[in-house]
Amino acid sequence: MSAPIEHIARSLRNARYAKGLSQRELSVNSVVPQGHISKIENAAVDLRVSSLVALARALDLELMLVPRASVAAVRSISAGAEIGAAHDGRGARRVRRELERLQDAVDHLPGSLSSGTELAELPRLVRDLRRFRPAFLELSTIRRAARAVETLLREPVALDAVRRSSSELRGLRDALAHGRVADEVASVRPAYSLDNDDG
Amino acid sequence: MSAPIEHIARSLRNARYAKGLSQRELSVNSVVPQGHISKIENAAVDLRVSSLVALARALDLELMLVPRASVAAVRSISAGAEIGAAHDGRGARRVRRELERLQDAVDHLPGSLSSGTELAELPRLVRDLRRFRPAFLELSTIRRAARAVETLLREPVALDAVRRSSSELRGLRDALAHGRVADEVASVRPAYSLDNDDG
DNA sequence: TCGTTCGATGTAGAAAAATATATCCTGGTG
DNA sequence: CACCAGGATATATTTTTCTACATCGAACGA
Repeated sequence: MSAPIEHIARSLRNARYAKGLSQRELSVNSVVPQGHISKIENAAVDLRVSSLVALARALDLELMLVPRASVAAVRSISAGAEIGAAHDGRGARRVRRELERLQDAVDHLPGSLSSGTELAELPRLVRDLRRFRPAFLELSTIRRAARAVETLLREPVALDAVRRSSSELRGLRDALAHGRVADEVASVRPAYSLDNDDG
Repeated sequence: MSAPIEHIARSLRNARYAKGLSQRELSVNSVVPQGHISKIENAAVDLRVSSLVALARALDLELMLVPRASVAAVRSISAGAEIGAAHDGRGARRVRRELERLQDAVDHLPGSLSSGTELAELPRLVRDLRRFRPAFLELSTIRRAARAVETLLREPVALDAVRRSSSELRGLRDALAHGRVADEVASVRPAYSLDNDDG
């Protein structure tokens, strides 16, 4: 499928993750069958605008046509809004679960591996993040990180994914610590490297 | 057709107008048949994302999914970019033509009609706008206004459209006068009521 | 180990978009 | 009046989505 559609597919999946919804849950909210959502998220179909809008609505997103000259500005604005998004009870629970999973995985990392600069900070990152209210953490980011580390435990080759996730986690922590979202205290220095993916 | 699709349809048509393209011209740039573009702009079809992206590309637009919380900010950003968009030679010529057409129509307005507060300022608005370089005027706005006034000349019932256009023209003039786009001088007071339509 | 959730996949059929092509109508304009 | 550009429509055909359903494998938890 074409690149733009893949991008949209990614955005939809990330947005769904961020809201802590399963495909079946999203299905009832958007009135789009689960099977179809799966195909859409895998960019296996060239979906119609009505379907896209239906999913977007259910995910609190809006489809917009923005002038090319403005996309950079829009992207940064959207990134800010995304970080501020709080989850409901269920979402928070899922975040908590993923966090523990991540903690677990990190705990099992052999010291020999974590000696690399990138990975060395992982335990600290996780500890820092757990000081925030789960409601303000991005489920998708935590989830990705957990999976990445778990994969690394099995196949010590998958370093890149972990490195990327580590960077994401750092960005999330720093953004929160910087006060973009008022919450628990946290004495970490800001750094700002929000290289967000999309909406 | 559903409201969001109509909105997108409007956006596409406006963007096309703003670039001074005919459906047939856009057709060759986007590789979408003219007949289909017509249906799309009239919201007669539930188009596929690939078609939408193809048209957007050809119109220098990007399809984005933005968080609901950010749409207002995004809208204002996009409006700014749109006003700044300059046209090429052909576009400027078209703007000039529509402007004269609008001038013509306004000139033919009987005094009895223009005595209404809303319409009284029309002649001045048009005069003010003609002081700017056509390249910086929004073809679509001028065009709409011209048609509206022309219609009013034939059927004195169509007041609303003219009123709306009048307001649009005022917004455009004030934005330009305020210096959002550096250009010819113009001694008009700013007012800012950019209730822009879309991107 | 059993049951559950989640997501990917498959099938069959109905519905609709997309395409090519050709008109038609309207508003200008020479 | 004839001509032209722009846009709306029509038809016929192809292609694809979309839906309802069912199922399947993997990961998880009791």
